[in-house]
Amino acid sequence: MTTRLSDIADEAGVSVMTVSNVMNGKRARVSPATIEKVLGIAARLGYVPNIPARSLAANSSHIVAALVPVGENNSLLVSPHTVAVVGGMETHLRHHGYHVLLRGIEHEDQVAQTIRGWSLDGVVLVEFPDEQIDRLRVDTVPLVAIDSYSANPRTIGVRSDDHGGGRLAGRRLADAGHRGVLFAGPPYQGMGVVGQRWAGFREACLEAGLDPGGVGSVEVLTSFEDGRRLGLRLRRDHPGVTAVFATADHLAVGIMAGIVEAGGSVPGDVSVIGFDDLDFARYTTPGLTTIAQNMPAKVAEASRIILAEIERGAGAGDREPVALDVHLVERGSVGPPRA
Amino acid sequence: MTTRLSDIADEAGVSVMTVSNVMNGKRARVSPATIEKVLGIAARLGYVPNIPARSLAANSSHIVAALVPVGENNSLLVSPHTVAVVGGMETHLRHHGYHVLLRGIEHEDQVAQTIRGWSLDGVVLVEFPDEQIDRLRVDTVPLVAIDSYSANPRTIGVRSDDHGGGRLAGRRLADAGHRGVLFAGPPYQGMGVVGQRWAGFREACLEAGLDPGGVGSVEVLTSFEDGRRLGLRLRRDHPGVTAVFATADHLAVGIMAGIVEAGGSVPGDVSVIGFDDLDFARYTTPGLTTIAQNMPAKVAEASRIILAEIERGAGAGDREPVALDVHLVERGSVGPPRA
DNA sequence: TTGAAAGCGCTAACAG
DNA sequence: CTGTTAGCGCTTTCAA
Repeated sequence: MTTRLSDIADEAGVSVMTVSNVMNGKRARVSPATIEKVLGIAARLGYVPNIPARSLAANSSHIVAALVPVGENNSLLVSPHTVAVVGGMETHLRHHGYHVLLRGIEHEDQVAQTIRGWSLDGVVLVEFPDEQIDRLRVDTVPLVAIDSYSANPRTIGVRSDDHGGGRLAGRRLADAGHRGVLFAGPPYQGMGVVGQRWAGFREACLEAGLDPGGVGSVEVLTSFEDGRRLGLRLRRDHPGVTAVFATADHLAVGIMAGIVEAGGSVPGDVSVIGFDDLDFARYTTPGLTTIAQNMPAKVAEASRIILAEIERGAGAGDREPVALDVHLVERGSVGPPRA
Repeated sequence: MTTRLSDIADEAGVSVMTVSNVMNGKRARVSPATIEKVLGIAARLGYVPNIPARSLAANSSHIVAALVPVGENNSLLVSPHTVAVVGGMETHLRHHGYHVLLRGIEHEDQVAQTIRGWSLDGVVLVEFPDEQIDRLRVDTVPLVAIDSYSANPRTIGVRSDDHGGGRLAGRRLADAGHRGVLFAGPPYQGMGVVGQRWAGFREACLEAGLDPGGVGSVEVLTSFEDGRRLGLRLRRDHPGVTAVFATADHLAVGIMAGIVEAGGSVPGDVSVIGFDDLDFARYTTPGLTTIAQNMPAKVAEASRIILAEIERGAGAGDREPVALDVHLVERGSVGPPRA
């Protein structure tokens, strides 16, 4: 039924190993004539390598798993971010002969279990909180952690320049003349993505001469609905605020909607600036001014690192975390404060 | 290093087979005492089954692949749809002990190759054009095709009630009093998703008494930018049109933007209705009135079918295609035509 | 209820 | 340049 290496070997009159070597590109070890013959037969017979057999024998699977934490019965790939990362990496990895296993992680231990059980060659951690990454103890395969600031030496962080992005946003609002600004982001611990953005934002505002009391922050979950609720009560709860920096476009757009719903206008009464530059940032009225992440670069970088680490074995290397540049995209949701 | 079945067998003083049977839930064949002992040792040793070995021996992998066609160097998971399907199925399948391999397909042949090479247990086809599904010849594993109307008996289609959705849209516009309406969707062949929506839309419009000449259609790619361009030239190219039905929210939102940019208003000058009910449909001003798909149901149904087919072997079964209900979500982009 | 033998298809390591 | 020998860890089949 299925063509095996031995079928090709029989027909070519060579050993299975020779065929194996040819199929795996170890052609330095085989004569050109043999290579050509083997390749011809393989093509004619429609040979397709058996991945499990290869994985078992070589103790390496050519699989890179994209691991995403799941709580409750949540579905995966909820954030457009995660989607871009997973989809983009599949493309890169496929071009290099690797495959992507998509897996939701319910409990930390499953990370190590999955690596062993599948003989994984590499792992990409997406949306993992830093505290969880800190606890990971895996030293057999390269681990790339997207958007992580964990100090775990076993992992390599790939993220945007969140601190710089925060600065860009702070500077923009300060330059526009705002003196009462608000940072809106999810609850966080330590100096992760959110902490970095807040630190950069605050720093730039203060540098620009804002009064520390004029730079506030509020905790909101990253969703349109939670943003909307904040927008609705903004004038009441934060009377001095004339501009808001949200850590995510979803949130920013919700805040805009809430402000308008409460009878205010953007940017007339309140300016809003987001982070990410997702598709829909241009769908709103006015368009959302936001800090754009370079997702293609992020994905390319993550793929490059994973592949490089796999090649050189999960050992030493430039295990330097990577930070991708961000930039400001002007669309219309930021203006001067009302006089 | 790694715990194997034989390690457990040695320690328990039983054979490897007994341990294997215990671990696979074939417990009818083993005495309760043995089961308990084996389970205890397995837990203590931190046993993790080796997936490649199991796949090789059993010629079945417990893997379901999500296959997505890719053109050029496009990235996967571009549409929010695909994302919902893949992410949702991973959750369902994981709860039943199956895994998801995400794979971009560059050439049709890779479908069959992937199935053989991985000993896949099932396949989900996402975003595949019907013509390509028609040509697929695979009879070893269950194939679920999302949004497919292919007649290929080897595949099981799971989709929304596209014809009914088209009807809903047509009825809504006709009821509002529109007499010159336009269907905007991507180029298509046969009666696939787009064809169904168009047929339903046209049917409902004519039933409501519209003149056949008043029900036009135009080909536009499914993107914000192409929609915007259509919106910009709408008044010039389609002077009699007072309402547009777009086959996708992305497109609909772009059309709205183009209309406004050209100096018109929605729904004052032109009404717009979309399809999908994606998140951002509520972010626009006015919100987008659209036909909502029941994505959770679609995903659940697809998963259920795949699992059922795997259980019963890729043979007979209720290979009936499934169509999920849709409904109209009113938001504000549809109103009466200008008098 | 349990076990022994055989092999899934492939590759590592070494020998020639 | 090519082949031989041994398995990888698990399940299938059949026997006890």
